[in-house]
Amino acid sequence: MAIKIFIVDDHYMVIEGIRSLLQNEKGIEWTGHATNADSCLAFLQQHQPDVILMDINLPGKSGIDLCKEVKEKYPSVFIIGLSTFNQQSFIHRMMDNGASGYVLKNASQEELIEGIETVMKGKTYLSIEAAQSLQKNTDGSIPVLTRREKEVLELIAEGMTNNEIAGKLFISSTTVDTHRKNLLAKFDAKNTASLVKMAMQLQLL
Amino acid sequence: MAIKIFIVDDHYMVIEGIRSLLQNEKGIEWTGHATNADSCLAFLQQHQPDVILMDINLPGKSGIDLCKEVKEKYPSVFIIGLSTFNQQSFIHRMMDNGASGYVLKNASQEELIEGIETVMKGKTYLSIEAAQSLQKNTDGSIPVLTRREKEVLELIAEGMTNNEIAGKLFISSTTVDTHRKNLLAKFDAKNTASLVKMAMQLQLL
DNA sequence: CAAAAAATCATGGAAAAAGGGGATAAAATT
DNA sequence: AATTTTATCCCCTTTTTCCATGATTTTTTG
Repeated sequence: MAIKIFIVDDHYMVIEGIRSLLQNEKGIEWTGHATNADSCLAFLQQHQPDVILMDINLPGKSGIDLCKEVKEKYPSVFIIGLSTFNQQSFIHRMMDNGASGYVLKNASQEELIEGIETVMKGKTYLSIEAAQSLQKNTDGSIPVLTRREKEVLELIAEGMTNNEIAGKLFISSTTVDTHRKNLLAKFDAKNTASLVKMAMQLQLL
Repeated sequence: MAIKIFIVDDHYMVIEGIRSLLQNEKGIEWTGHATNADSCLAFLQQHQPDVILMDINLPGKSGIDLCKEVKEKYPSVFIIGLSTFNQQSFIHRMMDNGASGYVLKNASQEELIEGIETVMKGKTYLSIEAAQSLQKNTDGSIPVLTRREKEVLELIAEGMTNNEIAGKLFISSTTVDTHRKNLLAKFDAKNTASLVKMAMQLQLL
């Protein structure tokens, strides 16, 4: 029986590209596509694809969050992360949220098909560049932030001082300072400047 | 005579997507593709496409730089910027460097063809979202930094203090402080945190 | 429910940045 | 040749961040 494929990507050209790459492939059946998280979830209420190719950069809810949600509701579906970036942080978060593989958008037809077939066997598939990226950067670990820390981090990046943040969040400025210190420690950053840079690089802002 | 199209994009799926969108289109002739700046320039030595669809995010030399180079050497070719982002800064810099249009990768087939035909007439084409983005953000202007300011900005983002930067650049820390103040003024930033954030958003870091 | 994690608050001191003034010399531009 | 920009340097004050250390309460989780 053919493997049922579904795509979630907000870029029409990528959807067309994948369709074009897979259309003449025996053993693979195109079941449709979605351009955002909501229509993906709506589709899944009616259909059951075997493999979902999921862009990690979606408008609104990110692919990383969508991945988690889909795996919770439909544990049997295999998800392959899809992205232009081979940054460790993305790959890590996607795999942490239940993805079975990760393919870069500059992957060849062969790679893509190999990826689909591999995850269908229950194995993990990373495209060559992604795997290399993971190996290279040993510290692929990205800091886990609490809800409050994220709020504070965002306001810091906005240029607000401890006092201003305190006023906005209705807490004491010393508390804000504590959060700030914890953020610096978690990121192993020397000061706010490098903190903001790191957070931006990890797409946390 | 058919419009000769050439694509520069490092993502195979996007190339396939565009090819798929244009292949049955009368009046449009696909002349080939490149996945980086060098092979694009090599191709242009032998062939003369009418329109180049150019990704702004290329490995090595960016599309923004490539655009400038191509327009200097072959002023008659029309270039359409291609990207997933509709950030004003990208659009601005692409148009500044001689591009005739800007199309987002989530554009439809109609939009893409309309774009190609519009720029062939010597007009400018921006896809809807890109145009909106330009209108919204009136301050699409990105700060022009001097060589020294860029150096200082980078070191600030690395987490270095004025003193450390002074040591590294062999200048006085008061000079570094002056550059820092000028950077804050140019970006209209309240402090280094927001400075770094803005610089990252504008891809200046 | 007990343990762990998160969020809250505090004090005091040292270091750095922000904000306000100026000033001079070299380089680039007109 | 004259003007503008860039890079360099300085002082002073206030604000903010950074660091060390500690503690209580709420929330989450095993």
